[in-house]
Amino acid sequence: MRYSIGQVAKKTGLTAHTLRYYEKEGLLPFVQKTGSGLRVFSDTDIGWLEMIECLKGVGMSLKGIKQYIDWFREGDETLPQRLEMFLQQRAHLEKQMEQLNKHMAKINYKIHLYTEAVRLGSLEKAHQNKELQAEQQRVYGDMF
Amino acid sequence: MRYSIGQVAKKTGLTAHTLRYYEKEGLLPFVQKTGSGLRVFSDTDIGWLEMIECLKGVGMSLKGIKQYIDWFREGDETLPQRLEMFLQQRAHLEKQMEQLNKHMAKINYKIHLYTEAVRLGSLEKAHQNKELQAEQQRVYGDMF
DNA sequence: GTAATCTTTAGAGTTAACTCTAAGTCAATA
DNA sequence: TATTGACTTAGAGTTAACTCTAAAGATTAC
Repeated sequence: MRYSIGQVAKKTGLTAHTLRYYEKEGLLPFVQKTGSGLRVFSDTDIGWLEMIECLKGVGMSLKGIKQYIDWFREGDETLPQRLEMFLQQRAHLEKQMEQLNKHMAKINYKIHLYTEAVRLGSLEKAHQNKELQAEQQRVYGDMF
Repeated sequence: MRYSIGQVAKKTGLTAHTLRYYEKEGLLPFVQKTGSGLRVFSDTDIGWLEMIECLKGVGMSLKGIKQYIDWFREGDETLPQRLEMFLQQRAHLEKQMEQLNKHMAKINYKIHLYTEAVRLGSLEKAHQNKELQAEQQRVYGDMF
């Protein structure tokens, strides 16, 4: 299948502006153009956009993503670099997920605390609840 | 305990510049000053910084964090808003973690693929591995 | 065929979150 | 007392990642 920039924008949720910007930054080197200059996206290009979304989602910068795409274009001699990059991203992602789990515990504590506070009409009083105090101890050491 | 801005910077990993910036943006309304204008951070302030780090970590903007701090300062009449905010953050965080799990599956596939590609000296050949093809089917529908 | 819509370009503007500078003040040490 | 290093301020500068503009050309629907 072939897609115009507008169709790709709808499909991916990115704007046409953003897609042109990505191309300008070297992230979409495989997109074709018609004789009159219009971009024509293939399913392969959509696949690249999904990969870009994944790498952005795990915290890579556009510059880092471009590096990967450049390595890809250089062919099999850059296989080790690409493997190394993915290994690093996995390590980074693992730390990120660990952090998010800790954050989730804090947020859950807050939800319990504020649910009780709303019920009692007072944050002060909710803080006196023994179970909440115990949860706070497990999760943090703070008081906000 | 009392801390200078430099000590807090070391403790938190933020720079003194960033701490002043947070204060200017209204994120640290409880920090005291000496007669001569030096900031004096308390353990309570460190606690607020930890909360700020958590909220930033789950994707809140400084503006959103300031809103929470402002509500906190307004007292018990804003308890429902604060509860609502934390409920929204939890929902957001859940989606985020789900996304990260999907990203992790893709990254793991890439690691398997590139490990094999490095062994064989060819990405093309690695793609012919049936197990990798099956993993790819499970994880995506793409080829990058 | 014409009106409406889509796409093109180069380049300027925006936003969030820092990050730094300059000129001066303060505190601790030799 | 002099030096060293941390701290103060207002405000300018930076960076990443968009986001938009304007004017013109291309495509689609009727």
